[in-house]
Amino acid sequence: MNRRDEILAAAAEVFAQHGFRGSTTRRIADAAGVNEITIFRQFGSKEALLREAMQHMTESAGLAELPEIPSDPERELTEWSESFIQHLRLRSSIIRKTMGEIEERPEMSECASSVPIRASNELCKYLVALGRQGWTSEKFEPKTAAAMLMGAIFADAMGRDMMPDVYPQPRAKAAHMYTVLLLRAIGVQNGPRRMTNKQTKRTKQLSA
Amino acid sequence: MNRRDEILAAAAEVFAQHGFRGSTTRRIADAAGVNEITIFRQFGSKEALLREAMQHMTESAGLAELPEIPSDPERELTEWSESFIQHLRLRSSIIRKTMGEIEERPEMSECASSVPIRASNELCKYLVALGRQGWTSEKFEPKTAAAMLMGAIFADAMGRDMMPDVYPQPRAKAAHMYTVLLLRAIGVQNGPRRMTNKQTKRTKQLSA
DNA sequence: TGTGTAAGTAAGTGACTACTTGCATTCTGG
DNA sequence: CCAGAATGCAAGTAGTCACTTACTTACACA
Repeated sequence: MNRRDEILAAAAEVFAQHGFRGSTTRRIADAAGVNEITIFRQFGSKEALLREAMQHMTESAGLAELPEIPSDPERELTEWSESFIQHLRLRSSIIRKTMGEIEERPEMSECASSVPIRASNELCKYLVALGRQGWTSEKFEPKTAAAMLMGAIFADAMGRDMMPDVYPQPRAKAAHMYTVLLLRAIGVQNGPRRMTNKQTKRTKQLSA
Repeated sequence: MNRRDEILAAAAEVFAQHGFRGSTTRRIADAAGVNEITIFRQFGSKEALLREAMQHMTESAGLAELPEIPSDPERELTEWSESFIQHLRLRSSIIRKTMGEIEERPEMSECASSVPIRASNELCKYLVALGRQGWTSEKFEPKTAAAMLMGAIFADAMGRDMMPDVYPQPRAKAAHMYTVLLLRAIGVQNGPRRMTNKQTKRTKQLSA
């Protein structure tokens, strides 16, 4: 169904620019190069179309993975952060619109929240592994640390266009800078540092 | 002008719930207990009304201040963070709506960005002072650190309602937890610790 | 008492919106 | 070559939206 996917893509694009109320069937049809009627025949209603477009988007969202066992925290976490911030930046318009619709269309927002929830779990698991493997010298709550890194990345991706002076330069290194700060906060030293595999919980590794 | 302020307040409330397109003059008039016509006579157009309501809001936003010279970083920063997160939480609906309108109504969004810009400058200045006074043991970029703390707070305020499991518990201590993490990231030790007033740049204060 | 001002009532205008109906056209698979 | 499905076109429906016009009411102040 080529036509169907074209309409879904056009709907997502129009929604990203104009939100739900601004996504008129006329605009979506024009953007898809399709007669307005085709939309109603294919999807029944504007709401059904946008719901399907939303699900289609979130399902096709590929997130970077973090290794089960950390071997180079700074490199691994930086790569993950960069892929995450890129993901958010590419979708910043649609995310902002979706967040604005929480009160009026909670189903759509719920569907969109699955991505950050998965990302948070992935990151949390990695941070716990870091602690268990003795990489960290500070006691920390994984959920708080994860929320902090993801929050910084999220705010950067959402707000940099509007307030460029507030965020660190250059934008391409922002994710790395947040990552380094977080690693310091939980007491992980720079660079890959192979340790004894013995799981010494919270080994005090007072620098080298 | 009592009537005028009532209408402005009602407009802000309706906008927070329904966004620009959803804020019909009918709805605003009903919310204000006023005839629809009065709105047009007072403000000329729906757009002018909402613009004025927006400015009215941002002007009346009082932000907590940070001391010029830090004396108890954890306490001072925690208080600031808590006041900031409370400010954002009280306005989360209207902020989400405003963010969703950036593409279509950039003037309104620009006006809203003044608050976080001021907050960021304030925080940055404090972090620089921390470094200059020798509270920190790590080299760090103030802007990055500020963006990280504010980002975490912002994301918490915007997203906790939708994804409560992602953010640290209890919500009342979240701001404090982010603050502690940030202080660790820049190498500030716990508790108030009076130092020589001599401005030793980046004094290595390897614990007590 | 008279006058100006802010507010209300009633009715309507033109544009847009989601969605429908009826019919013609094109394309596809057997 | 032909049935059936997908698509397009023209027209229309009922509703909403921002905004206007014309007129009335209430009240402050001099």
